[in-house]
Amino acid sequence: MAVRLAEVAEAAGVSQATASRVLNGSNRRPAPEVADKVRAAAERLGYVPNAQAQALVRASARLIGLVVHDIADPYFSSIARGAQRGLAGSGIQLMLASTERAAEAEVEAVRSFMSYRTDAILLAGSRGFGDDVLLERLLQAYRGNGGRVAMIGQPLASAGGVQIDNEGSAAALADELLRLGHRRFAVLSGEPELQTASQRAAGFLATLKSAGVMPEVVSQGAFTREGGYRMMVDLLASGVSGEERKLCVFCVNDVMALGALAALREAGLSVPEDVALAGFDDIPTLADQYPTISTVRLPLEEIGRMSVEMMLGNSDASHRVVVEGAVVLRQSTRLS
Amino acid sequence: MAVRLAEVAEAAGVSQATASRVLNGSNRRPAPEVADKVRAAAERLGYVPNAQAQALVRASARLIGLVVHDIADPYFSSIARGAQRGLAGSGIQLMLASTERAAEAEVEAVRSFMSYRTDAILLAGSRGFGDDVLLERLLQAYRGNGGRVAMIGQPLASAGGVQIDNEGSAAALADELLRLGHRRFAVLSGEPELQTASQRAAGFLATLKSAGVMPEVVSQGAFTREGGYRMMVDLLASGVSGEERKLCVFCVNDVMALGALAALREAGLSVPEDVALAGFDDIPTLADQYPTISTVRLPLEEIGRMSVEMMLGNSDASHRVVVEGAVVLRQSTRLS
DNA sequence: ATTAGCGTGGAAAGCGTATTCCCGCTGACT
DNA sequence: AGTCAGCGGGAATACGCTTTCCACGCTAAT
Repeated sequence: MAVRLAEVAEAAGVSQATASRVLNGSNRRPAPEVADKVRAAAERLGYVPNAQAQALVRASARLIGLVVHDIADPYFSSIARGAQRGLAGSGIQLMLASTERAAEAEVEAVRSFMSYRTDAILLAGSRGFGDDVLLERLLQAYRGNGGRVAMIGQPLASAGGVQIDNEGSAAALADELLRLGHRRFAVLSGEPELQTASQRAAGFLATLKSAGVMPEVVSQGAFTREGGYRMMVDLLASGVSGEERKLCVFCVNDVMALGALAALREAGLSVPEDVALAGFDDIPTLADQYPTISTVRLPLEEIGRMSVEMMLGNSDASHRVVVEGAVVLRQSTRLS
Repeated sequence: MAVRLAEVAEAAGVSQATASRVLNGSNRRPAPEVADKVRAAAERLGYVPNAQAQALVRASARLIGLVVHDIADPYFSSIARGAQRGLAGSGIQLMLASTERAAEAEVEAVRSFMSYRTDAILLAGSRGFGDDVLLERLLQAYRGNGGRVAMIGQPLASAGGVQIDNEGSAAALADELLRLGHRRFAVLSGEPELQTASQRAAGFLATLKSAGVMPEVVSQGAFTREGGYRMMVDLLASGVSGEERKLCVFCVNDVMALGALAALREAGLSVPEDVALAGFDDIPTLADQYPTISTVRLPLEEIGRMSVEMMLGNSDASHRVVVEGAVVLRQSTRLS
């Protein structure tokens, strides 16, 4: 269909081998005048190499796969952006899969990436395993065949990746909120099988406990804006907020906090006057919120960039980095 | 490296041809007991087909390419999400390129997608052509080889895609704002070579003109949040807002409006009390803004979905759809 | 009873490229 | 002058798969 290397070679009056050597830069470099002829012919015919054929014969497909839950979620799109940046200029392309939080879709995506022989697979925000033996086995096979796997946010036995200190960072946030003088807390968490959500809730609660503070409410819902909204609606309906002392609500991620905020507004309550609110991630979207929202800053783009760089570099395949979040107190948790 | 079809065939005691027929579902379906043997062997060995090899021999690589300016921008990530949704279950994978608004990167991305023999290329928010003969020629060649091209947002001669009625929608917005009673306007537009920005500004201005209203300011900057911020800072510095009648600022997209809003807040001005503000796109992020922001709603996700469906379906390759935006008036443009 | 027709599995030919040999040549060193 | 390393180009193989094309055994129709 398209122009093949053989046609270029013929047009240039050289062999296919020579044309190949000129156009892809092997370690053997043909004579300058020959090279020019080949390049001219390629240009004239509009030759575009067939990456599939190259991948078949080369070791690498020059492809990297990124699995996210929802590319429209700022958390993931920031990571994706970082990944793209990390890839810039490397000649490696990104394949994207958005699982919509379905475990089967995640497995499907990984299988597909394996099928395309991607050099590496980045799993962002995956639920931990546990029951998901299938995925684990798949990745094991992938790594056995030379593929590299990076978990973003969650550690995976014997795989590299960027790990996030969810517990520690959430604990630090709780510390700061206590220091501000907050004493009444609610924690809105995500699905229990989501390690990210559980760890954040656990870290937060552990610090409260060691300070002798009992949370008023701990609820679990969806790890999404909608989930935050729902849980806040329920929280308000339960009447827990109408007390003398202000309630401080910790949502285990920012989009949930935004959902919760929407519910508060609909109920005619203001932040931070009536209720204090904190999130986690510091997604870019938060920059445009008013009141400004307290959160734990994660260098999301950096995390994406680091992940691909770890995959690209020929460092130890199971290299790991742990990222700490930075507590950022803003208006939404002001006490008075 | 990985398990090959030949090994599966051998393990199952059949020929490679038979194994292939069983595992990928050709139009010839081997006998049930043979098929079971093959499937069992494939399962046991952990066979994953090599998509590169399949692509090489098949007509299609089962790949589709999406080019966006910035995947972290909600406008593009919404489109990407829609595209993913449209692809769901089709077995076709998405390759993503984020150009960071650089024309060379766009060309590079297209060339790369051509190299991977993607079945279609979706160009979202591309600057129109004009000077960009290179890109145009590239796409021409691609289409000549059976590739399909969809422009999202901008029409391309003889290519299909989803077109957005920027001018008409912006004109409708201006109409509504005039009807509300606004008379003093500022238009913050994007780079002049970006057709999307120019068309929106033009549609808006044309309606003002036919109503006999002269805009106070028309400025051009970056088509980004930062651009909106900068232009609003300049606008405020020029002192144009301190008049008896409220100024209504139209930003040609929502992220610019958010940037402008940030600048207003920093200057201690409120929306809509001191200045009215309107954007364009209705990105999901806008749902969490307070005050709520007037805009023109574009069904972004739907646009992404439609685009891939047009590419997938074997309808006329140059089929086009024009999407109208819906004016949504919210708090940010209230007059009193 | 013979043959046309059909269904089923296998051998083999590519798909487009990188790369390994191989071969002829030149230039340098003995 | 003879030999040999080194270099530059070409023929051919391999990458993993799909898909003709074939051969073969069976049923159904004349």
